[in-house]
Amino acid sequence: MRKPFHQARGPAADDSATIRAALRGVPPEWIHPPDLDAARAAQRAMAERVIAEDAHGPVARLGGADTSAERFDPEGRVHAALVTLDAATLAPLAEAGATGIAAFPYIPGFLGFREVPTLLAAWARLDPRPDLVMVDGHGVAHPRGLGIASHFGVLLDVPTIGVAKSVLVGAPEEEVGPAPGARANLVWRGRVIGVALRTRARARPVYVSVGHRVSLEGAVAWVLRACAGRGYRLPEPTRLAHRAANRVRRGERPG
DNA sequence: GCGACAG
DNA sequence: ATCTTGTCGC
Repeated sequence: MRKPFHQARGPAADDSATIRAALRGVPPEWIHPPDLDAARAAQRAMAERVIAEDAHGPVARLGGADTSAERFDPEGRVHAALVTLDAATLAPLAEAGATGIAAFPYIPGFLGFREVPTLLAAWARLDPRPDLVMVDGHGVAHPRGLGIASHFGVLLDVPTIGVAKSVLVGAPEEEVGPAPGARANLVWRGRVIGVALRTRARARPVYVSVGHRVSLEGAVAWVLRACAGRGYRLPEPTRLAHRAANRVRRGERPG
């Protein structure tokens, strides 16, 4: 019996060492702010570090990140999953999961502080790691320019793209055409903060935005590539991460 | 003050 | 996010 693909495992102690190393120089309050005011300040500081250009190397592997949670969980657990795919074939190469206790409830605009800590734990266990990660949620299409995709990307200084299923702030400046690939700018306060993108006919558009170290055009191109030849609304990395996170929650995967 | 509000 | 199977339609 062999595993369909590699899955890293190891003691929790190794994970925290790996995470600490990856987060060298990152202020603790960027991950665990004491209150919402500190969280807002952290977001503004991190937003200044976002690089909205294609400042990344060759992308041989694509990643997906998502979390899952129980409806009524007294423990407040968050189950995270990271997946790595071959960028050319979209075939899965690796996956890793982690379970943590949410320090925050879900508050629109502060999703990162709820989910990022557990995503970091999963990242520590992922091997091989991707060159570019699609995160379930917004990037800079956020009130302070730091949605979860940018949050995760800036902390690790890893290229990320935000792929959200609904709008947080702003609105498409026009209706999105019916054909896959059709798009409309997502505008907020007179600024283009993302793109509403039709990835599948007869399905609502997804909202793509810069996460970190990628341009908006690059982000849109990657999302379209990751949807090519599938018949799904969500790009393959996001889809697989979503399924993996559910398996973690159901105890079918380490977490 | 009134709505809107990623997952 | 999650509760939930099959079913109708393109």
